[in-house]
Amino acid sequence: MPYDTLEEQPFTETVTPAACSNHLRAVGDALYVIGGKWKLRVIIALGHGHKRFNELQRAIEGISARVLSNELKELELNGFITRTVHTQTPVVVEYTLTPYSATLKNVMGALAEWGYMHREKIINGK
Amino acid sequence: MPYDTLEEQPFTETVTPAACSNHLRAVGDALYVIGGKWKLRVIIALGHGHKRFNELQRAIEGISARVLSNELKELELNGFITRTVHTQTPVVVEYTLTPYSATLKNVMGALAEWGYMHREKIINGK
DNA sequence: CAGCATCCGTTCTGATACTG
DNA sequence: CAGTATCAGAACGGATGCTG
Repeated sequence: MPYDTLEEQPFTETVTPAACSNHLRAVGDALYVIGGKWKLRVIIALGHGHKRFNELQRAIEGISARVLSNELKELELNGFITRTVHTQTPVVVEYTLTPYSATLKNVMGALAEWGYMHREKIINGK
Repeated sequence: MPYDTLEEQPFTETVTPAACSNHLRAVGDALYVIGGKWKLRVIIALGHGHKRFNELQRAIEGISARVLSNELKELELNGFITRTVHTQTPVVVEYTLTPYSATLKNVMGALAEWGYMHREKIINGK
């Protein structure tokens, strides 16, 4: 459980088998929940003020209604977003991020930073 | 390009559309390269001293030879690992991490930390 | 040992159409 | 608007067998 020490030795052979197993499982857990093509994109779009279904679909390039629907369901199940029905006829539904989604801040930051760096590296001829 | 400012405002609506687009693309790039079920697991296993093909397959629970083969190829293409053939008859092949793989340290750390926290939350009855 | 080729069932995805 | 239903094609993934 000394996850605070992982930063110091993530790629060494000095960690114990137990720590390795924990590390593996933790990363696996994280990727299971927020991995995939769309999860984080949906969260980012929601964070940038898009709240309605069709609005989200327009904001997230390339996602289909069916896939967006599924992603929203899973995100709700995992406690990242809240689905609120505001009226009837016409139905207005809003999706909003929960406070729990803020716990992804470091993950998002690290991914964005690395992705940006990686793109620079690829563009500049490796 | 001010990725260093993202930590301060990852979920606000105050970011510009351009920054939003960059952010989305960067995260997408990152997930494209290191996302999926196995990529980071293979890297972690390599970091913990496993170098040979069958050794890796044993270390990474549940991966098949075909999938491991594909993952290793992609990781090599992306510059994370090096494939070295040491002898002939019998063939001995070693995979090792490149220095570039160390750039994933923050990403791994963030994912592991979050995954650990998330599991705790789930176990403790949400 | 270190893989690749093949078969084959499951899953994922997109496109289209339809409902309340 | 906010989705769901359906279908067909693509992609994934495991099991097996084979090679050098």
